[in-house]
Amino acid sequence: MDHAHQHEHSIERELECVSQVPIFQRLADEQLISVAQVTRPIHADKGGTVFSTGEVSQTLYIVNTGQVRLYHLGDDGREQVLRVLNPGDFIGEIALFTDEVHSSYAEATKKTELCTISRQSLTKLIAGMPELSMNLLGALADRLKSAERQATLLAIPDALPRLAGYLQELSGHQAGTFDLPMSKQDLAAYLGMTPESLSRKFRQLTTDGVIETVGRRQVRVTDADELATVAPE
Amino acid sequence: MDHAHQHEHSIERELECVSQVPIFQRLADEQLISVAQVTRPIHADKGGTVFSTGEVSQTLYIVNTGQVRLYHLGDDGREQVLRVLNPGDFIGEIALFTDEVHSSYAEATKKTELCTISRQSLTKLIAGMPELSMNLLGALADRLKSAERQATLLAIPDALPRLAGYLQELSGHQAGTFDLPMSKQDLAAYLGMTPESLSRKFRQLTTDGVIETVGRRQVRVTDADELATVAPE
DNA sequence: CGTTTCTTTGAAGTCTATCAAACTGCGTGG
DNA sequence: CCACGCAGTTTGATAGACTTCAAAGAAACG
Repeated sequence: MDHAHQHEHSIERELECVSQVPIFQRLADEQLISVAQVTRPIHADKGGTVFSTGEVSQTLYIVNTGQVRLYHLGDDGREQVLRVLNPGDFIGEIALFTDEVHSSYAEATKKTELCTISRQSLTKLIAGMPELSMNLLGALADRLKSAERQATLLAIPDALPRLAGYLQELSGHQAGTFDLPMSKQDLAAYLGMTPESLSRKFRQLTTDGVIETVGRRQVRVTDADELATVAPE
Repeated sequence: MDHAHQHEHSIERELECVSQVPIFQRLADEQLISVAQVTRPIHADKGGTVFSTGEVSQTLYIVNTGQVRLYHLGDDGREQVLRVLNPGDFIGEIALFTDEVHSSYAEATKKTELCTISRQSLTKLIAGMPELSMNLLGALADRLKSAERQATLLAIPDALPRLAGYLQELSGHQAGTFDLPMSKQDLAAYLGMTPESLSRKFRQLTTDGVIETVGRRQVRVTDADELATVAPE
């Protein structure tokens, strides 16, 4: 096999990955190449494992295409979904600063392409690219914001406003149709309730004329004002 | 008034603040001075407001001494505590990237000193100090971790393991005495339950010989193993 | 087109919230 | 320094909400 050609091909693929990811946006072409050079692509088929609990990692994973589901496994075997990673999302940022022992499983829900960057490489990159660190800081701040929002939602004892608040956020506070980012049973775990309760709350909102469920994963908000009334704050 | 002296004094005070804050650790002295020069100290008495909901901010607040309580106000008037800031903690990092509209209140629980830095100043500092951006990234990653941990806890339907998980984390997974970072009624809101439920769960853990409550704000873990059994995972 | 997984529905039991009131630790003022 | 007063905490009883268990129905997959 032609080694040079192999190398070329590799860089191409990595550039494609790197260039599509938000945290590498607004970088000059030559900077993008620097990033691509330390990037290693990973592939996972549907149902495939990206990493498991207990693994020690010094790697940042960035989803290029596909989708990755992050979840905990409780002692009772129930899966608690932490987050769903879509293209552009990343995980492993803690590995940049400490030897992270993953406390969750990462599983591809469909054919998925990821880029990985080692801690060492990324540290070097940051030292020479202030824009990159600003991008990373911005992405982390966004995630922090949504994690705190989720915590605020989950602190609400009643299930209905908890769901309403979640839907309100997903819908962008206005009427319209959108897709749920995960299955309803995963969503139930995410919102801290059982699938049965979630189903009943969906029904209640539908009966009250606030929303309509279009298929299995689509929701249409028909009365955004009423949704805001049910939702907290 | 002697202007030069005034300036000197000002820098001294700011240096003291800056030098005690983790995110500015490991910086060279001259870098610390650069930071101090763009820092503006703020004081708040007990019960004083640092900022309120709806305020637009481009400022990073860092707690130097004292304590700040961050909370939402629900429509029913109930306060939902988001976080308690102790010396070294900071808030407003989202303001670094977007015009943050504060969605919470920040109130000093005691005499408190803070340092503030504007977005513009901090952006400039980051550009010239890779170490600073690494520190900031590390601090954000830590906060993200704890926010996700809180979300995981809150997703548990049963109150007892929710409290147990919280205590376990506070105690550092080992027996010993420690202080609660907030009042029990605030803690109840933080953990998504009523003060009455919290009190009953505390009693249950005490009766079971897992913990002892020492005063109003101290807890002693006597049986860390048993606590781990009650806590999730 | 069958099979599997996800979702919905129903009934019963448990847990938590709610309401009301007593208690206690803590700060304050005398 | 001690007594007082208030907010925070605890306790009890009840009602309501959610979970649990069981099973049927619907959608996605090969």
